[in-house]
Amino acid sequence: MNIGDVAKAAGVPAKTIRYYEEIGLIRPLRGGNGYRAFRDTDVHKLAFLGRARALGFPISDCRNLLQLYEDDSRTSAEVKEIAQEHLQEIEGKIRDLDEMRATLANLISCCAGDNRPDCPILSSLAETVNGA
Amino acid sequence: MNIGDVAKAAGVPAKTIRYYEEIGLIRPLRGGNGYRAFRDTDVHKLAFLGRARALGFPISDCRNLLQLYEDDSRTSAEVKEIAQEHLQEIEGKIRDLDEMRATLANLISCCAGDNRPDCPILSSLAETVNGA
DNA sequence: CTTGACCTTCCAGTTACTGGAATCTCTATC
DNA sequence: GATAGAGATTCCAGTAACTGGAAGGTCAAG
Repeated sequence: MNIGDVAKAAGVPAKTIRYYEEIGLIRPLRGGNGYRAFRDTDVHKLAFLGRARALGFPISDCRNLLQLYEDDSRTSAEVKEIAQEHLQEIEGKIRDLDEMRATLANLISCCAGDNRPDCPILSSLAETVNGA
Repeated sequence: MNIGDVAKAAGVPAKTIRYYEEIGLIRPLRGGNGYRAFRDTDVHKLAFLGRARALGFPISDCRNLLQLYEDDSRTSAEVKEIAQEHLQEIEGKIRDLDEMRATLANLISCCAGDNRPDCPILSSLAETVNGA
């Protein structure tokens, strides 16, 4: 299978597949013409990676997950730990974003959005530390 | 004022201040010794930038906000529009993360996390497209 | 034998910094 | 005046995970 077909099959762009090879996530064979020759296992791996990335796992986690996936002597505890840490990362990001969202929404609701220059959004950003 | 003091005053790391100068967000003066000489307006701008960044505004938005801030003939509508677009960005990110969080939390809750290799997290990632 | 689709590699750009090396300047102290 | 330490300078490289594009090789069809 050539890279274009694999890209379709696994749902991962060809560019990204080349990149994944470059960083050692996959090792497709090569044909005599220099083209990458993907086996089914490569395609599976790429689909696996695509799903892991879609869940937001960083590449380093993907690498570990892939390794565990291929290791018969893994324990589900190892996998779960990676997932839990990632979940915490995500929850942290959500918290941060949620705080931004709240502040921002508040500022926006206070802003007339008209022709005048007075703007609570800018005032808030410019906020002199009060004592000064 | 030297960069170290400004960093403390504005709450922005010296490295970042240099970077902001490099990309033209600020233009501090220079003393005869080659040191940057920051005026109060520079410090204000940096604090402004720090707050805008803390709200997640990308640098491009910060540049525009700063420009509007310094423009007496601005309208609050212009500011509000930038903020609203950014708010939508944030809300989109929250949605994405929330979906990841839900999926991930679900998988985690299904995983025993014990010594056995069977793991619904890996199974889900490896999910063969069923017809195959 | 040419055309067009597909493949290859390599380089650069993205975002917003951050770390570190090599070097200069300032201030205080002996 | 010499020296030490803090703080300043520039410049280069690295981060995460691709993505775009150029220059060129390969393959199948007509």
